[in-house]
Amino acid sequence: MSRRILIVEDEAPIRDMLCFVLEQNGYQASVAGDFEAAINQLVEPYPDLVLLDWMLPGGSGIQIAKKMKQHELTRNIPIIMITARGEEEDKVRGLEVGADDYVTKPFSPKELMARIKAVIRRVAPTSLDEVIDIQGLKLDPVSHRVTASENPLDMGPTEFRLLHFFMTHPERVYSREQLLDHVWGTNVYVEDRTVDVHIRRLRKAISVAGHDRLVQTVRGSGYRFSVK
Amino acid sequence: MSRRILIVEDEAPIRDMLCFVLEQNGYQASVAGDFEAAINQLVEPYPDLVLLDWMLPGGSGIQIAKKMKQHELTRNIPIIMITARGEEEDKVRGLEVGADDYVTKPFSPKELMARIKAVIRRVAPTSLDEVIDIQGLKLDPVSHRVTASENPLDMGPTEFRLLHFFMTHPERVYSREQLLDHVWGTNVYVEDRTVDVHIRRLRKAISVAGHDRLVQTVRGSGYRFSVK
DNA sequence: CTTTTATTTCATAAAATTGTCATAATTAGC
DNA sequence: GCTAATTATGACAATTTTATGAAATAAAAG
Repeated sequence: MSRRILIVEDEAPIRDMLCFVLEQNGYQASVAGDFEAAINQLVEPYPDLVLLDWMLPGGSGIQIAKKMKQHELTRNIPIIMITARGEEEDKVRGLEVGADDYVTKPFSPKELMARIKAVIRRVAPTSLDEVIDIQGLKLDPVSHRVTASENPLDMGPTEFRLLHFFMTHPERVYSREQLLDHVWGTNVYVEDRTVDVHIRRLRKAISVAGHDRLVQTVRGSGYRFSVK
Repeated sequence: MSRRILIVEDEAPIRDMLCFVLEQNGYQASVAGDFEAAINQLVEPYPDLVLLDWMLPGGSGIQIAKKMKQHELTRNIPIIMITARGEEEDKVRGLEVGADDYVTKPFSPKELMARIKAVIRRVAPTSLDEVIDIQGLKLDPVSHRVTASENPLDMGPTEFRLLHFFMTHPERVYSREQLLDHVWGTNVYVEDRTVDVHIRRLRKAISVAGHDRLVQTVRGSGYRFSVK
């Protein structure tokens, strides 16, 4: 499973070039030529990063960034701005609005890839198919397997996704609704309390080596995955 | 969670413009076109700031400001007045009545945002989800956890909210009623003395590292969170 | 179509939190 | 030191929230 990158760029040739470069480097690329299209692409499955041309007609580049920051589910998607040479002012504004980095046209594919990798590494220190190991609890996204000190743990698909989400977002409370959004996906009509049941099964599954203490109840707020 | 801003402005186009600009900048905007509507919006959840057109028909702009200053719960909500060019007199009166700043029509979105940010920063120096650390007592809104020198402290939801309120409003006495309003929410029918019990529970929870001395009794007035 | 597996819902048990009260302790004024 | 006012504290019953097991549905695999 590779990372998805959304390219927002009005000039078709540049867009195609970016698309090509990204795919060469093992990313999945989606494209949008204007504000409208960009917003439509900002839904499930959410891109892992947005490459955003600042100079969209009508100045809508910055609007997209702002819109993303407003919504809970897109707020944390990293943004790399593409700016024209010398538009120093834009860079400043961009970083203010919440862009994570920028590249200046013209740029080399090499530079672009380096920046993308850097941002992704910073935002999601856990690579998509790297084993996540938290206190001996190992989750391997590639083999889709969870182990605790070498013995495999058995759990259902939902519990796996839930654990995966938790392990990639530790030390943070999530309400039942947020968990439904992130693990089940938006616009699913599922009872809040269903989360409890899956938490229960997840705990049971990882309890053999005592890891169930990592899944913590935060009364009145939700659940948290934490080593403390 | 973003900050809420109430816009009080009778001219619809300006109102919409303000609304747009604020939302672009990541704020939640509510609107009111007249005195009546403004008062109705001044309830829970309270806005974090009010953007108030001084020139409402019937001079009701100033009335709204006065009314806000009369009521305990709205008294501390910052107000930015919108005045017409050259109405120097208004500015003076506005600041007298308790406005925190003003912008003069016509103004640029940039200027407006700068003033809003400045006022909010002054009034609420603590960002919404930043760890608050007072003398080694740390409260992390994100993970929803309180720690004293690395060890997590255990407390109920109400104690957590109470502590959070205290830590964001230190060095200031609050009566039991005020605490009920701010921590429990208005229109809850709860005995005054109940606050004592929760203060007690909070103190107990944070007493392990001696932090209970931060929660101080002000005899005859209420309680205060203070490092002195 | 049947069997198996996974998911959701529901009912109930268990646990934690909450507000109130009664009583003890403290404080301030005399 | 004495009294009155105010605050602290412990206990408890009611309520709310979470945990859990089991049954009903839905989905996937044979």
